[in-house]
Amino acid sequence: MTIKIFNTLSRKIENFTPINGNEVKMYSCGPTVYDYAHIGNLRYFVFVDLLKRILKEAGYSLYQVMNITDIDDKTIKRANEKGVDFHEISLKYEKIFFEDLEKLKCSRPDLAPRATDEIDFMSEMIQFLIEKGYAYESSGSVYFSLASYPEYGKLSKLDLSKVKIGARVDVDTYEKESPGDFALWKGKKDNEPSYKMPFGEGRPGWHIECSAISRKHLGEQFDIHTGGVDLIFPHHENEKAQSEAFCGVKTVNYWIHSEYLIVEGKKMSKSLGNFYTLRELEDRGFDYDSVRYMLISSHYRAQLNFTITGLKAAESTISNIKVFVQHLMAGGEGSVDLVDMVREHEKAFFDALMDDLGIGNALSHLFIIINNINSADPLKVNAATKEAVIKAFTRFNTILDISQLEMTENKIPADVNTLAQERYQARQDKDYSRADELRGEITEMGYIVEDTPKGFILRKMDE
RNA sequence: GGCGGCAUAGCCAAGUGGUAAGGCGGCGGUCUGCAAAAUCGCUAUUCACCCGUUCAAAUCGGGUUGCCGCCUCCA
Repeated sequence: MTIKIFNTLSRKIENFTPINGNEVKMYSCGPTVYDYAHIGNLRYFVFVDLLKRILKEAGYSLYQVMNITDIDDKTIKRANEKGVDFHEISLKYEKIFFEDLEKLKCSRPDLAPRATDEIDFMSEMIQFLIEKGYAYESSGSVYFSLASYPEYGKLSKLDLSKVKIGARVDVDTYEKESPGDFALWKGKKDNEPSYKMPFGEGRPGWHIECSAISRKHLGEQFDIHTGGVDLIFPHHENEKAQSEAFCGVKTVNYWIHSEYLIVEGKKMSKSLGNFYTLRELEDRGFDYDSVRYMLISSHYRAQLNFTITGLKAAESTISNIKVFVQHLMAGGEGSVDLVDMVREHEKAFFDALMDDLGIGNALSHLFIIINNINSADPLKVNAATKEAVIKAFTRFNTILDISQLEMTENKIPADVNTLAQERYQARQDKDYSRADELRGEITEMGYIVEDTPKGFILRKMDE
């Protein structure tokens, strides 16, 4: 299947074609591990997970590398505040980061190198860039010279001659040749970790980390580079400049960025108090599936307005899906045939995903299948239809990966089933007080019994 | 000041030329001994506003308004 995807470089939706046949090499900007990931970070990682799953569904083999930024202003600042080595901070939050990913069913990258483990290669790149005149040393730091690289600005569509330097951030210009030049290497400062290199003692700049790690582990040219939209400028623009100056070729074919997540209509910030982490949502009683569903179900290029109301809606939605699944698994012994309908929407689901990850459109086909089966009554569809739905939903779940979509047989403990049988008999005998008593016992055991004209259906209550 | 994006029901949201998907919520009904659950149906003559192109516009062009993002280390 051909995937269509929006490329930030062209600002157009393009047909995706890997460099090397069936193999896709992808680099994803990873976390700075200095604190708990917030829901906006997590939105990005869920998007990356969705993209990976769709690539695999389309038949590609995938190799993904994601950097772990363990040395930068934030990890150092946090370490100094706590009076500990910065590794102590970064290792702690790296571990928590991967736990969060796992909770949200985001598959791990194939390789996740830490910046501090790749400093030798960064050094090689920096030395080369200095030798070739792309970079210069000044006051102990090394800067990339924008003047040496005319392609600069193509990714972010910024015309530096028209940009107001320092419109939002103060820029130190005294030691740079030009205000737009950015640091490859930051000269040693007190209270900061440093490494001795031929061009001086210090620590790496942020952008060189991604250039070095992607070059080393994916080669000079690879297929996909992902990040949040906020990274387009300056991070990816800078990274692109360094990498292409070093490699002498176009290094990335598809730049793919996910939009911001906002909270209750406003940009998330600690001062507004609308800063959610996964564990805070957990404390409020939401489960991971609800969070995953909410984050995955809106288009990656649209701003996602995260609200508690919305999260509750997501919870209801997937809970309803689960009820349907349980009904279907109890049915399928009738004669109504809807196999063609199911197959048609199964195909449409994946067609939508291949079109620039059209998840909203795709999901509508899942619900259309549910509505059509429900209209016919899950108890009345034939075995072939039931099988078709199981097959379709199982495939859907290779993308969505929520427990509510798992097509497992209703596993009802024998004692619960016996109670339900007794209750059924009691109802036949019109001994309703006994029936209610038995229903109470079944509820106690965590099951819901539903009466139908033909008997009863048992299903497990949500935990 | 420069660059870019968005505006579809109570809320979320798909749709980019052929007559408004889907989800949540709400309302009404069905089933039921009752409660609950479940289920069925209904829920935008209309896509921010104005002008234009077209047989045909939410979709294309021009303009207006409003909101948002980026402009040098924030996913």
